[in-house]
Amino acid sequence: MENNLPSQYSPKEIEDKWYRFWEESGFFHSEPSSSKKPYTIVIPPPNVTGVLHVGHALNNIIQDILIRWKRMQGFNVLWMPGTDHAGIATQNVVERELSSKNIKRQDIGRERFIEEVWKWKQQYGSTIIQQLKKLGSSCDWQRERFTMDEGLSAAVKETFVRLYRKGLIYKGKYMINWCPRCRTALADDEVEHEEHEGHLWHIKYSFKENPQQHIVVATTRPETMLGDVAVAVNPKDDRYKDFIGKTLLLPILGRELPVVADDFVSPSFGTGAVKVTPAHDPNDFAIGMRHALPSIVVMDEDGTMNINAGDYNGQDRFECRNALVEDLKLRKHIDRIIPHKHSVGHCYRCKTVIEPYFSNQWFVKMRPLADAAILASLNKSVTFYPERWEKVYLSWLDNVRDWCISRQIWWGHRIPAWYCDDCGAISVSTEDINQCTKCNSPRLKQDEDVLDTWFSSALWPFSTLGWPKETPELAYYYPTSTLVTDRGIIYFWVARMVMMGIEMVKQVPFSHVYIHGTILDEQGRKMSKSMGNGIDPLLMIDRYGADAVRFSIIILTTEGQDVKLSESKFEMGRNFTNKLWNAARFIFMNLNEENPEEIAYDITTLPFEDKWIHNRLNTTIEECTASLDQYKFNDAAMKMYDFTWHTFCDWYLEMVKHRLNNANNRIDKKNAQTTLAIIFGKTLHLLHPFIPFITEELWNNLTRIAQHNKIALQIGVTASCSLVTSWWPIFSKQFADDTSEHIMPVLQDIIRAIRNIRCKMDIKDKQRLKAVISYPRDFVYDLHEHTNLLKRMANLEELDMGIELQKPSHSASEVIGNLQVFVLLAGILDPLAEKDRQLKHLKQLENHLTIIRRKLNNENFAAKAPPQIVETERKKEDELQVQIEKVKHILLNIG
RNA sequence: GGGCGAUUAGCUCAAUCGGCUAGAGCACUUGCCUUACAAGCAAGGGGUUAUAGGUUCGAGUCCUAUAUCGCCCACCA
Repeated sequence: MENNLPSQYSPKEIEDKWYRFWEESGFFHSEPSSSKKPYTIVIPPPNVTGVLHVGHALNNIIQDILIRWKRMQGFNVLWMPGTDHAGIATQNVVERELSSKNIKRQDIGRERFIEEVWKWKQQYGSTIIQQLKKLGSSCDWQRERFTMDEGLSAAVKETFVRLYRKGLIYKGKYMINWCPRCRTALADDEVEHEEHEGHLWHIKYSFKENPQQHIVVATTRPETMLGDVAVAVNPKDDRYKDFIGKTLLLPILGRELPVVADDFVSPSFGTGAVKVTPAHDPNDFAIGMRHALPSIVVMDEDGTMNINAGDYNGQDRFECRNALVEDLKLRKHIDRIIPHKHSVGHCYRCKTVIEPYFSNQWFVKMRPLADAAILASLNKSVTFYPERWEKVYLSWLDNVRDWCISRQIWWGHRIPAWYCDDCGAISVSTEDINQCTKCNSPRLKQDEDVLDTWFSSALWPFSTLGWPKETPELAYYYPTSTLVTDRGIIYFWVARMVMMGIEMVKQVPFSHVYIHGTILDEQGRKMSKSMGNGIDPLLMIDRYGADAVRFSIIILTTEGQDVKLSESKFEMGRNFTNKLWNAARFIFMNLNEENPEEIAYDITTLPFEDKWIHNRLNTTIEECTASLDQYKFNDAAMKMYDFTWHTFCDWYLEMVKHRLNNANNRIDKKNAQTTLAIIFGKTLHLLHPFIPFITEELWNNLTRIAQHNKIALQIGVTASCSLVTSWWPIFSKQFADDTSEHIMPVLQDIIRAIRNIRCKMDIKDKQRLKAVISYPRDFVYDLHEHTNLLKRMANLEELDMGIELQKPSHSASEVIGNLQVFVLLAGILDPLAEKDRQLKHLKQLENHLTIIRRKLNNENFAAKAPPQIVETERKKEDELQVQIEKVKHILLNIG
């Protein structure tokens, strides 16, 4: 049988080969079935414009681990994939592309523009899907959906109409957030507030009757003064009491402004006098309403000043600000300018400064929906991991305001509402209509606006399963199991899915929400395109392999904590996959037989080290499964790493080498081979959800080689051709072995001690030594049967052991618990080095004893601590005393 | 202004219900290309758990305050 694996693992061909095989075999595809339990995850749909970044990578690695693990556990697993049409983002991309050809979207009109967007989607929309495949994501690609496809569009219309009829969607004129660049309204949470070093301009407004006298108002946005209709002061403010009802003149424009009294104004901020611009500020709008003031719009939708701005007509809002301030200075209207830090809202898509804008928009009435979502969390229908995010979710829902859902862009779900030219009624319908539902007039116009992208995202867990149709998929997979996402979209997405799921399907969309951390750069900063501090996961996959990328990221990610990432971190995963690869090379090489024979394998009669490794793996399986159950992915990964590398490779492989080379004992050799194959096979199963490619490759090699050499790989289970559809290892009592669990660590300590002496005495590894082990009369285990193992692992030519043996002359010694190990070093013993070692050990022991005695000498300790703890401390004290005596005795002999 | 998280070895992070001498990976020291692996092997060194108090028999872990960093929320011009 061939074993021509190279000594370094190269992932490239292997990854592509297996991914193709998995997909072609239909392993990722799921159909509703009555016999198996479902486990379902809906992917957070990436934007069609998206390119895979490390954040996506982390998000999808976690989902894939859960999905692969549950699939192996026997669930009928569905990972529902798809992409989001990302209204503004996608429209921006296509607009930019057109503008490079000197075309504006207005030039070609709505219909043709949307055609262009679809064309763009055909061409580039699957980029991120291809990249997710590179990572190994085992989504059911046959079910891939898109938020703008027919079925999902139907779900959007159905939802809109139902909410409208229930009075939960309404249209009205309100102050909203306006992005002058995107020329659309935005929801409150689509505005990013940023601390900004601005100014507080103090401007003098003179009285009409007495131009010598003035009131100073303070503003951060002087350009809006062109729309001023009043000046407000607090009615209790003595400074201004007498001026209430008087008239001021707006500088430059000369407009007459009444001085009004309003409780909103805080006397302690600024000058205590506020200019009132109802058309351009939400607070001023409220003041305007209270005092029946007019509203003067001075700015257009694109942020340029309009005709009401007088000479500034046509200027950009910031250009106007500068010019206006200069003019005010010239006319001596500026009282003073002070630096002022304040937060400024920016568009979350294009970073343009947001304008408060008064306009007619569609809203979702949130209170009733939010209350249901709050209840779902309080009664644990939806549980957050880590649980602290529940508070974040709840506090948003507690304070939620109505959601502005209309967007003045073209790419998206057009609002299914029609206006009648004759009777003015609004008709709302899931189907396109050509008659007014009230007066039957055919003179109808559909609303020009589209819905917020998050409106369709909110329906994702059920719209992808066929809702509003009552499909078998919806019945079987809904509600889904776990949602895996980033804390950044708890409001945007998670809360809204819960609300819509409850309202539309009458069931929460998922029972668990796992919120993972954010990946940061080496210095703890967010990764961003503009900073150029991002790490490209595809480049990392290219350099280190997808498995290494997956494993490295997962082992760094503790539950919900942010991760500082740098390229060097991937070496860890690469080294691990390489280690696994080389362990496989060794195993495969040693399973080969020219004339393989079948020999029965019985765990109860196996050698000590075989029982030990079975037991260790058994425990590891139990612990890893428990960690995964609690979403502690890094914990599971670390345990697997430790078992694979430091238990299996470092110790077990070294222990069995001689058996594999011993042709004289056929049965023992076969047992060693079989144990190797079984343990390695199970380890590959355990690791598969984390590192799917290399494990699949090695498993396939292993099954082939094992079959050829007549080695039974499973005990009581049938082998599978692929790990994807194979079984998840389970803890089994038949592998438990207390004896080896206790003795092996003792043997390892002895071996380490001898190696340590070797090292400290500068003795070559190759030189074989003589050693003696002395143990007390009451020592419970018989070490004699491990003589050969000890001799091989410590490279000894002779090993004697017995009860209370004397220290041989010219020997180095080591106290290990209640045993003593002596290494005979006639002629090579360095007494100074030996004394050094013993003194160091003595100091350690004494320090430890001090700590123990401090506890035991405390009366309250014995009185109040649990008896077992007191007991163990007592035992430790005794043991330490004995050990210290022994070390002291040794030191005395050295002199 | 409010809320949340973090602060542990030189670096990046663990540590279950408060209980074993606080553990890994990287880096470091010493010796090894030993027939799976130098992306490796063997043996080591390295800690006042941010600071100050408190609760407790016992605190990295619980409480209070302080400091520093980060994130989120908030209409005071």
